[in-house]
Amino acid sequence: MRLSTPARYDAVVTTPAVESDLGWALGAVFRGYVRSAEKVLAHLPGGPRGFQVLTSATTGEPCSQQTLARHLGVDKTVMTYLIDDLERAGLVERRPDPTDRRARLLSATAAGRAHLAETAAALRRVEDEILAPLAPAERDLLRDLLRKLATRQEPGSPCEVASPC
Amino acid sequence: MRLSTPARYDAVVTTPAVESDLGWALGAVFRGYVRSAEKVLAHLPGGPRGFQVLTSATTGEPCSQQTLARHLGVDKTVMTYLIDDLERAGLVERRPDPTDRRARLLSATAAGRAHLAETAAALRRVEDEILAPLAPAERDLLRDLLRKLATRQEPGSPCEVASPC
DNA sequence: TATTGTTATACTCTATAACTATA
DNA sequence: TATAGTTATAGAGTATAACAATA
Repeated sequence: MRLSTPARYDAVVTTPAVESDLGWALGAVFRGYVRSAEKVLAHLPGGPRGFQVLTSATTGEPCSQQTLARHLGVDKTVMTYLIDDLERAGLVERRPDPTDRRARLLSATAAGRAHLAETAAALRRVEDEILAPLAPAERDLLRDLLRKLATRQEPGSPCEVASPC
Repeated sequence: MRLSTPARYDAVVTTPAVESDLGWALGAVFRGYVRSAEKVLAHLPGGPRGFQVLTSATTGEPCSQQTLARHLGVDKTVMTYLIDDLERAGLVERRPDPTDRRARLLSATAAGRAHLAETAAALRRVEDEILAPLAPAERDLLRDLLRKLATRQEPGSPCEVASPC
């Protein structure tokens, strides 16, 4: 009679439901975000990550593909394809790095910046939809907490990671 | 002279850095989680999602594969493969649903519950590592906020989604 | 010798379609 | 007719390896 009850006890007491698993919650929210974002980013090559590349190419100093790849968490070969598509669409351009002729600096074109301004506004609305179940103060809090963790996972801004660019 | 300055102005003022993009932060944290979790879950078929299936199979009432698939955000065909592997490892078992002979109810074996108890503890430590940059109160807050959003994305517990099981 | 970027290739993951058995 | 589950197949996405140019 001690064979079944400890197992039941164990199942009830020490094993929490999947809802308390951080991985489940992160995955569910992330999937929901991607699903909603892709509607808005349908016409931007690369979807959410194309958007992130375009944002990085517009903001701050131009930086190398490799540095950007590390910051966005993609392989350098994936970054090549991603930029190929964005460049074909006339949204970004590769320029030789004057200080290192192996590297290429990425920068947004005027068309790219215009496109970004539009999609950024639309995406911000999508983000608000995703965060709708939270109170306004909670939304800002969640953004801050995630950003704090993300910058720890992917330290530094694009150009602080490796070399200044 | 109005050709270049408005663009610069636009770039600086209206386009925020990628760090303020919710998608970037979510992606970075999620990737960091998966990377860390996979070390702990190396010997569990299916990795993080195998863990979630095993957790669901242990917690609460047994539920159908389809219901569980929806709750975990995977395709029903993927769920088949996932359960195949877990069943081969002797961690879960499929039982016919007495009320619907098409469906199969998933439940964990004793070995599965034992395995879950170990990995759950290890995974909880991984979660704490991921959340290390945050203060204790912030960690609980982030968990709550993400869970709140996740349950909105994937409404209900496994057995509340479609039919009671 | 190490690194940036590219290309080709292979691999993994996921979704689609077709099917069986039930409802 | 619609649904649960399975299987086979195709597709997308990703990583690996080899290479040229440069440091």
